[in-house]
Amino acid sequence: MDSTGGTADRILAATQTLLRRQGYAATGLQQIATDSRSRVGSIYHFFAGKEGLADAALRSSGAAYGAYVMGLLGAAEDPIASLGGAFDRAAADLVATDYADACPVATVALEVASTNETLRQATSDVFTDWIEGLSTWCRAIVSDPEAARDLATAILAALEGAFILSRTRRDPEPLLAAGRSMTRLATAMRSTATGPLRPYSEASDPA
Amino acid sequence: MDSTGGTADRILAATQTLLRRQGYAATGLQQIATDSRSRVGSIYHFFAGKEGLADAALRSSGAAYGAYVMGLLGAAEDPIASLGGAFDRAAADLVATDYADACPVATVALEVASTNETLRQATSDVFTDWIEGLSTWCRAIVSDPEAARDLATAILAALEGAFILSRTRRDPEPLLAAGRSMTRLATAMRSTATGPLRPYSEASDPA
DNA sequence: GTCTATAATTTGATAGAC
DNA sequence: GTCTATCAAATTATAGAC
Repeated sequence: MDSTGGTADRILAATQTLLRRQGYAATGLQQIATDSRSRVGSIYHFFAGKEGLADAALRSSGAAYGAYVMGLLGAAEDPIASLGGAFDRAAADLVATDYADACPVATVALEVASTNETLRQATSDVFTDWIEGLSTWCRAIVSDPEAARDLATAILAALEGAFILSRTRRDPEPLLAAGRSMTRLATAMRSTATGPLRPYSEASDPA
Repeated sequence: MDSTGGTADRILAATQTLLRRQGYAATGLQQIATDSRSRVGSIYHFFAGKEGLADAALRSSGAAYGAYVMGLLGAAEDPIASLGGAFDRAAADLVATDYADACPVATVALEVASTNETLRQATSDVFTDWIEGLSTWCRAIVSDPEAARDLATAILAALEGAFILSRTRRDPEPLLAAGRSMTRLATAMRSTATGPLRPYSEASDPA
């Protein structure tokens, strides 16, 4: 009972929300202080400046969101049904927050990829962990490790890209369409040989 | 011969590069003036402030990038081969620019989706045009219009998401893996009935 | 640990000379 | 059309009283 409600926790939570919705450069320490009912001086008391605060916020929200998504993927018995449900849930979450809360790290990731090595590394670590977890999960659909990693990468990329389209157009359709397409892809990969790229019409069944 | 080399054109080009690489909030008018060998006063002479300049820059680079991608998709006779080639080319372009130049509107799109209605509308218009063009192109693979739109949305989402992953991790692999997956998906959708989502094992051939 | 005050810099934006 | 000067506000960051 020590990690809830404290000033540092409120600062971290407010930072996560602002970074998710408007990015790093557009978020000022004054806004973080106001939203967290604290002071700029308190931010410097608890964190190593704006960059250190953002680093901690990204890693923390990245871990939490990864756990949330992996939980959705284990919801149903059939993994492909869970996959479709996860995209549907992401669409519902987005609409429920008026298209504000999608991926907690993507906005900052694009902003800092070419300009801030510390934060680029933080977002990179988050994505690496997610792909790792997703790849393992995908092995329930395709046994080949390389094919599972390809599928995991495609699922994460489709989710992130659909978040961009749905937030920008204020329309859940891109997320729903991406979910349908990933379900189709997973189904096709499960029912066929899964080695390196090969036309399915020529695929031979190894079983 | 009137749209090249002028001060307004240099300002627009510099803005497009900076918005693509670091986003809207992180890009200052002073930096734009320096990079375009002009002055802040000149920016206000030619454009309607920072927002008006960004609006023009996004719409212009959006149209140019859309034309570039559609050109890649028409490169080979087989549309699916062209599709794979487009992702490969995107990966090569990204590496050649040291992971700086990916989608010219995505970074700003995520930044402004919840905070700037003018620029949200600009990025939304760009994405809408792209999906429109892609959907038409996808009808060469799947005849059903709704299925073609689903495929187009998935391709664009996978490209945008893979751009995030590749830029952040400084690794072309996510783009290449997304390309392989989209090729697989397109192949699966071409060789089968293309109505609303239905397991392929149960699909009946309408021809 | 909290809060105020402030330093040093940068931002978007404007006015006016040339 | 170009360029200089400048304004008001906001930025990150720090020092020090309480």
